[in-house]
Amino acid sequence: MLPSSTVENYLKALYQAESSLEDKALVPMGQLATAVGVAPGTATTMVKALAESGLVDYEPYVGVRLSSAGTKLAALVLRRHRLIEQFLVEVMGMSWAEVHEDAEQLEHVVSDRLVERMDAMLGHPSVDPHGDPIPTADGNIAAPDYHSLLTCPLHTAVRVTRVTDQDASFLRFLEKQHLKPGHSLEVEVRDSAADSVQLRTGAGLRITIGTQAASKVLIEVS
Amino acid sequence: MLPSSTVENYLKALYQAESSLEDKALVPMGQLATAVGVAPGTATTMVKALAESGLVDYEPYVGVRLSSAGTKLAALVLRRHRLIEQFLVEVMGMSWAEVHEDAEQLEHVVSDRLVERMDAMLGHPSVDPHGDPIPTADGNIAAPDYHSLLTCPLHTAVRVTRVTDQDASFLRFLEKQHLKPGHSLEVEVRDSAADSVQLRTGAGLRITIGTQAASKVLIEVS
DNA sequence: TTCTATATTTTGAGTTGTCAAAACAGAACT
DNA sequence: AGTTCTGTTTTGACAACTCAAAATATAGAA
Ligand SMILES: [Mn+2]
Ligand SMILES: [Mn+2]
Ligand SMILES: [Mn+2]
Ligand SMILES: [Mn+2]
Repeated sequence: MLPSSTVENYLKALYQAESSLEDKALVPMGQLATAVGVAPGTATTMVKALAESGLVDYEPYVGVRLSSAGTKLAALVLRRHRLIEQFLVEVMGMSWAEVHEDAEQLEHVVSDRLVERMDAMLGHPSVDPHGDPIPTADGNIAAPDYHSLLTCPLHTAVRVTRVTDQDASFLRFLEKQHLKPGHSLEVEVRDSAADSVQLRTGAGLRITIGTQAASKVLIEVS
Repeated sequence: MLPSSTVENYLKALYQAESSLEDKALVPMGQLATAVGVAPGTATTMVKALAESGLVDYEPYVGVRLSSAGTKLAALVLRRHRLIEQFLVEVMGMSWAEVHEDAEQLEHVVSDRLVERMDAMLGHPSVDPHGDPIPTADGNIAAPDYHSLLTCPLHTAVRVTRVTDQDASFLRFLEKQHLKPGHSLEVEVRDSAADSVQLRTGAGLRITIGTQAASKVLIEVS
């Protein structure tokens, strides 16, 4: 009846894969396998079991999509994950660069009691330390679409609101460059030939980063 | 290389079984099976695997004992369990009656980083909310031997220091009767025929409890 | 339309942890 | 000593999850 950690991880991976995909599209098996970190055949087997339990819709050779039951469950796992990250940073004083791995485990074992207490203690936060929105207890999530450092207007004050990569060394880099969510900056030059983006941080420093990195830093025009 | 939750639970159960047993004695298979909540044959299979990994010494038809490696590991699991309980009570404001179940799961997934942060935040506590001693990071544990309400002198002021039962309703009962660790009382009558112990709490109330219950409330003469 | 590259599924096998029930060992009674 | 009781081990089976490698489907190139 209650889903195992494994099932929760598959659902969460699907949820996140779907959100960076056109509506109604199916997630291809290979992508899911990669996201979960498992061989393709393993994902196929698992997905058939999930379909059996009514958590996903599965079209052989095409892909998978969460059912409404699956979506709800995935959102709750994501809620736990992000509340835990926020808790680890705000209450435990851990670095935003290192909380992801801890949350990845804790998300499967924290009780509802504990999660709701963390939520209350944090004042019902709407985003986690990386700016990722936290789903509500009934499974709803705010889905704003941001600009990134790749798509925002040039020479305009913008504020970092979200970082879509959990890699610790990337996060540490951003922190050192004052590019954590909340900080302001302007994009000065985009050079597609050089595959780079040049920007000036609030502290006045000029930094050049690659377009891959730039696309992972989401902003809001301020 | 790293022990699964299952292995950790077996080791912890052994550790606790050994501590309420004469030195050098082996824990019988049946007792371990009951403690872990598993069929006898399952325990046998598991214990053979643990012996293979050098975590226990196993004598067929006699019993099991933790090796020194196993003892160390078990102590660390117990350390995590008890620090988590203390954290949930002191920081999260949860009730001492309900933290055990949460800790039972969390003990297997919290990182060293997180445990050490909790420990620091709590001021390196020596006991958990039930008065159980917390092993140090290197696996040492204080092993004081207490009196219980069954063995302590009569008509003498004593203080509750430890409760050796995790049952939520029992803990709630003790709380309601002001018998949590720290509270004072006197034992007035022991009636072995009636299988009961009569006591007067610090608040002056007279309570009668069964000897089973009394044996689980450990005290210190104050 | 036939071939080919790529993604997906199937197959066969392995690991970990579990149970029920049969077989067995050791200790205690008669 | 022989029998009975109790606890332990063995056996055979199963569930969940995984992989490597063979088989197959689909779509795009020739
Ligand atoms: Mn996870
Ligand atoms: Mn996050
Ligand atoms: Mn446990
Ligand atoms: Mn405790």
